Amino acid sequence: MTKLTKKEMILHEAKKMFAEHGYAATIMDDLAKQAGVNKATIYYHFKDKATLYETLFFEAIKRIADAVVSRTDALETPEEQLHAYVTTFAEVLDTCPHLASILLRELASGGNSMPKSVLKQLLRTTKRLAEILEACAKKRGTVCHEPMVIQLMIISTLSSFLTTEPIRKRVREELDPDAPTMPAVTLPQLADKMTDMIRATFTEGENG
Amino acid sequence: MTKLTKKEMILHEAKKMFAEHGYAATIMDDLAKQAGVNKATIYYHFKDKATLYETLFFEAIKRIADAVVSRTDALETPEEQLHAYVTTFAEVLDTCPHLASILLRELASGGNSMPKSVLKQLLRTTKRLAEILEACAKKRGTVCHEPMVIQLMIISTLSSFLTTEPIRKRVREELDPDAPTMPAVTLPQLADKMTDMIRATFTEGENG
Amino acid sequence: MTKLTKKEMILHEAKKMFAEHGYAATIMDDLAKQAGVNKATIYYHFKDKATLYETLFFEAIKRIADAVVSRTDALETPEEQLHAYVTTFAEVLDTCPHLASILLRELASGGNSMPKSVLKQLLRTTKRLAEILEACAKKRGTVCHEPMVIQLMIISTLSSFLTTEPIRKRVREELDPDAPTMPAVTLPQLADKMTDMIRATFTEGENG
Amino acid sequence: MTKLTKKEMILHEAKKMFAEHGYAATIMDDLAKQAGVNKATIYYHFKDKATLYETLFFEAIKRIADAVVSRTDALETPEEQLHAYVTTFAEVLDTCPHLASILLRELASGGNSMPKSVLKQLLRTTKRLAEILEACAKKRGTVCHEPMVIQLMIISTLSSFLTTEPIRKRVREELDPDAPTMPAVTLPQLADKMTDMIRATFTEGENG
DNA sequence: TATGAATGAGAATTCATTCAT
DNA sequence: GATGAATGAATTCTCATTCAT
Repeated sequence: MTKLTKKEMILHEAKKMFAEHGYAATIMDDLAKQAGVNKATIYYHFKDKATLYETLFFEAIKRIADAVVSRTDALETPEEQLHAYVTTFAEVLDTCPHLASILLRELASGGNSMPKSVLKQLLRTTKRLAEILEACAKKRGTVCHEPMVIQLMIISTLSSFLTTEPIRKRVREELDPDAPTMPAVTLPQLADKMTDMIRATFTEGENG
Repeated sequence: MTKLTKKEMILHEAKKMFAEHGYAATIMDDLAKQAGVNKATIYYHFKDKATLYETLFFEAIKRIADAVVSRTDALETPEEQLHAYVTTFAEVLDTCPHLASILLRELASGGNSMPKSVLKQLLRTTKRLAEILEACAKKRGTVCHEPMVIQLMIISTLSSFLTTEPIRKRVREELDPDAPTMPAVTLPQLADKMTDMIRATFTEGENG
Repeated sequence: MTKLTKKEMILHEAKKMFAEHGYAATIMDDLAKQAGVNKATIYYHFKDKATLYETLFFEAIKRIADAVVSRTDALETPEEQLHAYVTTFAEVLDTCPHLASILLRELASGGNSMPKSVLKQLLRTTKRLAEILEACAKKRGTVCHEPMVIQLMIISTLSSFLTTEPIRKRVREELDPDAPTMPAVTLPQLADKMTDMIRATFTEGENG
Repeated sequence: MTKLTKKEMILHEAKKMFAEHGYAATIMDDLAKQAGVNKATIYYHFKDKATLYETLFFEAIKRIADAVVSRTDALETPEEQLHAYVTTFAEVLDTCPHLASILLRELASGGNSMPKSVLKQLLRTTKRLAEILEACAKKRGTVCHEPMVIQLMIISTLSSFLTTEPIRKRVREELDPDAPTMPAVTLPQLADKMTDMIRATFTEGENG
């Protein structure tokens, strides 16, 4: 890889640290050290901690929103679109490993601290999903109540899957230490499974 | 309600604040103010911030674990047990509104900061769920890979449902301001839906 | 003297430092050191640097305003009142040695940074002086244009007299090193002189 | 006006900022922004902040000293000289609007921070005034104690008159909002008045 | 049981200044 | 002559915690 500029180094390390410790527990001093720059350099490039966080968060969420919208746009049937939606979400999250943590933390605080700009991007995906689900539902003569809840399930499940991978591994082994370790589910498998589950929602159960 | 003791006031407000802001962003000074006590009083009752957090967290998670284990124990078929598992989880989370936030944050940091005592309680529920799912699977001649992923889905979905209820409401109205507001899904409905989805996993799709 | 509390020590040293270096050049760290307290102790007692400054400034200016108003109130003729006005101003300034510096600095910045509360107190004295001067003028059939300018002269002259006493002494000796050092004018003498000068304004020259 | 060079722009804005905020509170970053140059450009033209300040200050004070000395030299009677002294001071101050503020601030700190070079120039005017006053006094058979105090009065009054003109205007209107606004005293009128006052000192009152 | 006062160790941010280009 | 990037040394303010009462 080509050498990163100091600004890029800061962004890179900041992602990791915000993801690992959360906003409040990320310390600018440590960030500077990690990024190999002087503390003041961070402030030369970014107004303040909050701005740095927002910049990062926005950039990542926009990447997801762009990918999700463009990929689903290219497909015909709502079922395919749904699959693409979940899969794309999963793939991009997998690429931005910090984003999953950040999203979960934002969910934890009810999105209160989510910058407007970020929320806007997130709503782009929500709308897209709502359209897809509505199309799915119409096809089968049912309706989709609250696509936001479906989205919540997708985001929170995929995200927590990613953030907890290390412990799951450890616990998997500890839970059943003598038996051969269970084969781990992979992210794409999970995405497929979730797609199926959501689809099933429209046919099987109308008790919800 | 009867008047709370100072210690109870502290616990009560601490729950709210840890949930709303997370551990690092919860400030003892603010907590004292909210609880209407002197800062030193907190330290009279609790060793330190970490202990206070752990006390709270443990208490809540134990309540869940106890409820989940005892309620599922009382039922016969694994399908009923699964339903009870999800429903009980939902109910207790609904009663401890702060717990959902805290769990999501722990998921975000991969559970690294989770106290041992808390992890132990959580694993009680994981084991219970693993047993239930295995029974379900055996009945249909399939297997259940990684019950932890299922648990993750349950916890993260129910939790984020609870933490985001206020914004979902707002967005629901903003997304479709002219149409009559969609009927909101309730927590019990969501629990039922999720039970169905998980059950469906064992019959429908064997691509996971 | 009885031992001062830490809060009093902070106030005491802050007065000196703000006077000597001005607001911006007064460093909280140094203040803490001077006052013999921990830095955080300052913030325990005062919200921030600005508040500390304002507290101090207000307290001092109120003392002047109270003294000036009450002392002049007790006198009959406007000439006596004028004398009391100048003299009282001088006396209180002499007692609050830091106030002179602070006032001059505020004059320097055109009073822009003067807190509202302080300005209010200062205007009490302005009004008092305006009344006195008007009475003086009426008696002689003249008018007093801009009592504020007179007040400016009083404040700035008395203040700079106090703040420059040390250098004046040095320069006096250096200017005329062989002759016996000139007898220094004292503050009361200056106050008397200024009273005379202002009185003379109303009789002698109507070219202003 | 012809376009200013970057160096001139820096000097121009620096005057304004040092006057408005004082030395310590004038920030090089802001100065660069105001002057429309890069921060490093300031350091290309001036050694450092202190040097920039001194350059400015010296230039202005020298202008005053030169003007005062040469104008008073051209006159015969000490009374005329005194008038010229005050008037010239007033005129030059009026031309260098920032100088008044800076002088007041130096008075505030007792001249401690005044650069040697500046002090020298200032003393040239002090000596001149001392000579004039001595001549005045001799003529009437009296003596003049401490010409420095007279100079202090002149400098501080004229300076604060200039720096506070904007607020005085505002307050004048607020103090007596219904009556027709008092006619404002002008700087030349004030200079005349002060000359009279000082002259009166030698004849009228020997209580000083 | 409870608290006002105090503090050590940080943590965010600022600022004059320098340097490579 | 001029500047974008970078920094060391502050500087303001915060926060968990303790202590005397």
